Amino acid sequence: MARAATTSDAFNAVAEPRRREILDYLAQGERPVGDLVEKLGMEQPSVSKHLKVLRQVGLVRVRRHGRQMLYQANAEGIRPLHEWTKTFERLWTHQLLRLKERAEQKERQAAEK
Amino acid sequence: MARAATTSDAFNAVAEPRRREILDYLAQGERPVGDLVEKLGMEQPSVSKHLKVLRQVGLVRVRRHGRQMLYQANAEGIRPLHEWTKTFERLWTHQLLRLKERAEQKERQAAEK
DNA sequence: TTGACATATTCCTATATAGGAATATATATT
DNA sequence: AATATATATTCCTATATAGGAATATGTCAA
Repeated sequence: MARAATTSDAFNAVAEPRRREILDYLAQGERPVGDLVEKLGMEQPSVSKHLKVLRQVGLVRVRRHGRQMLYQANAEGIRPLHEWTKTFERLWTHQLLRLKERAEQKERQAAEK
Repeated sequence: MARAATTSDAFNAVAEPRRREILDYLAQGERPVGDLVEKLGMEQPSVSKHLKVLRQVGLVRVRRHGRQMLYQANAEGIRPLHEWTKTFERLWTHQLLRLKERAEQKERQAAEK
């Protein structure tokens, strides 16, 4: 079996750095494709293709305005990712605490000498 | 160009559902490979391969214990993901608020009739 | 209608899997 | 030393890109 399609879910879609850049930019608000092309310095077909993937997984919404297509980020789509990563929050705070404790212990031992 | 390697960063590594399952299980604490194989119902070579990817991006740590290899999640590696998704938090709360407002407005209009 | 502008789609190719099967490596036990 | 146990690696293949180049589609303006 090959890797899952980039369109299979938000996790796969967002694995591509360019698509994260696009979402970052669209976090500012609704923008036409041309803006993305200019500000992000990508080729226009490339932007359109990435936007298509993002649309298929529900990470952006579109509407037509004259001959422009206005895209906006649909933050709701990122939420599952946020929720998943959140479940590890307690782990990293705990693991950092332990690291700090070990460092302090070493310091104390050095002082005793 | 093809898709970026699964080992290029945490985003790519975590795009694979099986690897998320492995991390979820390892969130409970240090576990040998055999436990993962049994509890997650995956083939042993498959688990080993996924663990290798997770190791290469720093999402798990290993140590040998007799003939077992004990793996543990390194939550710190998930943090960048959490931080990135967090930047959209204000967006989805805001977008949900607007949705709610529109729903209430419609309700009011219906009541006026 | 014709042309200009904005965006989308198609075609092409090098590359990277994920999983199954088979096998290799490392360590413990007897 | 021989065997069992635990895990890792190799080989194979179908599949899915991402980007570049070229082209198609849709819409406005004169």
